[in-house]
Amino acid sequence: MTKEERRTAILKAAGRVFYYKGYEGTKIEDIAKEAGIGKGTVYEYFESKQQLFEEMIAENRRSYIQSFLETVNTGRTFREKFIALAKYQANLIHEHIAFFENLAKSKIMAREMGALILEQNFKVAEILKTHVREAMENGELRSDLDLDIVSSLIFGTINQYCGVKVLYYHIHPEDLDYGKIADTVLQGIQRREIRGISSTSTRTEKRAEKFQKE
Amino acid sequence: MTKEERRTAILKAAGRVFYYKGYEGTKIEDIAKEAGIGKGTVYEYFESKQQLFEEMIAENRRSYIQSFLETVNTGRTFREKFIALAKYQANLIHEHIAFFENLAKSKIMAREMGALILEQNFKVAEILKTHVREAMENGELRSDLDLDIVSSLIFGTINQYCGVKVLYYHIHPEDLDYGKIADTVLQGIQRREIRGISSTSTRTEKRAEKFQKE
Amino acid sequence: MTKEERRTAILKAAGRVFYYKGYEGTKIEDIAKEAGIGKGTVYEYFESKQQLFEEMIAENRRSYIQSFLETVNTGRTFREKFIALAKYQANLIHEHIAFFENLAKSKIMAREMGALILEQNFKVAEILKTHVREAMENGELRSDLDLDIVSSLIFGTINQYCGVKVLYYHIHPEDLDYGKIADTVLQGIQRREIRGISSTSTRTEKRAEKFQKE
Amino acid sequence: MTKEERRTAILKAAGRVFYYKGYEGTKIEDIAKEAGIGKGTVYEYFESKQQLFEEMIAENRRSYIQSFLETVNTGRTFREKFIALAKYQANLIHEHIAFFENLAKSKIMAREMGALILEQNFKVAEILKTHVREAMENGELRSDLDLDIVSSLIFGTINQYCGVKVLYYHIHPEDLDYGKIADTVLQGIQRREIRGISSTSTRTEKRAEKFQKE
DNA sequence: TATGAATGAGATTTCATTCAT
DNA sequence: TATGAATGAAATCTCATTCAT
Repeated sequence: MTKEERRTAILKAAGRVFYYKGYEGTKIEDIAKEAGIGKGTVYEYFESKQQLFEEMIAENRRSYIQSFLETVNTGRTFREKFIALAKYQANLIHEHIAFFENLAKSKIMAREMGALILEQNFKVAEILKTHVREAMENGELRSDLDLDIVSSLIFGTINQYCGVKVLYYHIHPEDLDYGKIADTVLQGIQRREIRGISSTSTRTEKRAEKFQKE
Repeated sequence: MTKEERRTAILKAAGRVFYYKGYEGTKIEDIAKEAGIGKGTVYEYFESKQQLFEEMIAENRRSYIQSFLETVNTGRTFREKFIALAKYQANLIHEHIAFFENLAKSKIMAREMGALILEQNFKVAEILKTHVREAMENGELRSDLDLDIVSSLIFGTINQYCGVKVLYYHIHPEDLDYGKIADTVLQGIQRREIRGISSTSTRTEKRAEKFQKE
Repeated sequence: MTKEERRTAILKAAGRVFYYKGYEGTKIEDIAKEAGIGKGTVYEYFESKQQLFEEMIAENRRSYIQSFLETVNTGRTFREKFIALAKYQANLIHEHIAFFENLAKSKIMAREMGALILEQNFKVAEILKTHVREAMENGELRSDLDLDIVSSLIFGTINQYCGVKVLYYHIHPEDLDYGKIADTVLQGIQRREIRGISSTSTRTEKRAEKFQKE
Repeated sequence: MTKEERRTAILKAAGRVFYYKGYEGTKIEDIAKEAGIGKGTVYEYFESKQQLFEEMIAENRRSYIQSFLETVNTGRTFREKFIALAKYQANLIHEHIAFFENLAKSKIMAREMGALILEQNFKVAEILKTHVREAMENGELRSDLDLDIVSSLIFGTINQYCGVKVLYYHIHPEDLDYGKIADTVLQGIQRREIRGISSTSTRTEKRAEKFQKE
């Protein structure tokens, strides 16, 4: 095992342990054991617990963003991108279900990883925006909408829905109907016939109302 | 100050400190100082750090769920409920911005509060579902949609959007256009004219494609 | 309840608690509860935990020595005194059996009371000596023996025997055959016929040997 | 120093400190200092103060019982065994005089060691009984006596006498007349000529009385 | 006088870091 | 280079004592 390989091995072990126990709840010895090495050896590769944690976070972030980019690029149409993204998120949650369950059930264990996730949400939202803009420009999405609202609608729905389904109802990612989620998001949830009744602000809505009266 | 008042004061101080420093990062002495009392006094009211933490979490949860219920009940139509909820969430995030910023910026300090938030998301989603069902029944919302998808769409969008805007762009909750968010969610984001182009599965979509080719 | 009565009540409560929990294992609050009063009240009657402990020890000692004196004086002959003493010790152990059992089984609880007992042994031995001397002088006991050995023989045998029987075999003090103990101690344990064989030092023994040979 | 040696060193240091200060009066730091190591090191070898204490007690007990067995086996005749045992006990007390003095003088410090000693008394009495039985069978001791009374007579006398002499009068173990103690125990303390006067129960005694009247 | 809430010194225990091997 | 025994600073928790009521 080269120096670089060992370093990576420690980083991965650290990821796994910090993940479940949080920063303060993790002992250097836990990480060493997880990596199958001696406690002192960790200090040959990282200056301190904090430095190890930070590098682990950075590494994790890089790799998540990378995966996200690859995932979203596999789709040709926007709907395909949406579905690819939803599948990816659902699988991600599923893979880390034990961690999320702890997190969701508010167990005592600390979770800097929660912070990591929050931050990734925002980074990812930025990436998503470029794809949304593109879809608006090429006519796949309504171009009169707010870019940020649309991005939030997409990413927020995916996270909330996949989170509830995979974490709470223990549904397997393969059993989710991604097409249905995509349709609901894309077409809206308001009853067609009474569309606009509750709203009084937009032109389209007013037209709709008028149309219904006729 | 009665025993009950002091207990509540400690609980609140504990909330503030755990909030910013996480479970393991918080010293009992910090909480005592925050409450303006001696270290030993904390132990007159709570058996251990862990018990104090758990009671603080429970208290916090109770009060959040309560507020949420009150908020959602202020709306008459579903659109009003949506807007009330979005405003509430935006204000909540705004009030706790310092905490969220720490969380979002992935500082080292542990955040069991992240777990609290995640869990509340799920509880709240359950409450939301009853209102969505009602709106479907009284014709405000499309009744052919999946209840869970719709609930996730609403709550996920609100959280993601308000989170990004308030935390990242530091926009004040009062400056957000809640009507616009509501409209986007309710009407969908897909361009009317080309609705379904990317999809190949539904009948309507196929019809739409056909129409465009003509 | 007068001041003096309350003081005595605290002292007795302290005796009971120190007895089972040792000095350091006892909390002032335990004593207050045992006495049915508030914690602060203890400090109205005693300056400190240590002072309370010392006064309790002193009180205890006075009353034990007093009982011992009364007991040993009830006997007319030395044999009667021996039996009275043995009965008294057996009953004493029986009354405090829970304490002795903890002590004997080497439970973790501290026992300054062990020290108290040890000291009382020595005080009592001194008292015993005056009665032994008297018995030697009036011809009840052999006058050629060492006063200290005889006293130790009496008190040591009683304590060891009653201790083993009452504490270990749970025999009730009334079921012990005190006459037999007295006889064994008074007459010796050596086989008459071979008396002295193992000894080569005293004149009497040599005479005895000679006598037996004849 | 191997791990095992260090463990033993800590155990011995713990013995010395607990010995003088009792369980609750002993600080882990005291033990660490006594062993010439750091406080934390103690916890590398023992899980808690309580576990350390228990293991020390167990070790102590094992080694005392072992010494006792070896001692009592050095004697050929019963008298020799008695004397060996008395010497051993006197020396034991002498070696630990500082501890016993604290104990005997009822200083405030706790003494779980008192419990240890009490328990050892009982264990040792059991061992002693096998030797007493043997001596009864081979004719060295009167076979009509109660085994328990005889054992108690022997061990009780030795402990009481050696305790008083070594602890209270500070007599050196070598200056004690063990032969005299043995003789007193073996031959009894009652005056030959008036043997039985105070007793009215046994046949021999009645005969003796009769003889004297003549 | 009686109380018990409040206190903080001091105990046990943990664990990041060092360093001799 | 790899190790894990040793360390001590710092955490949690206890409880004798004080003091306002």
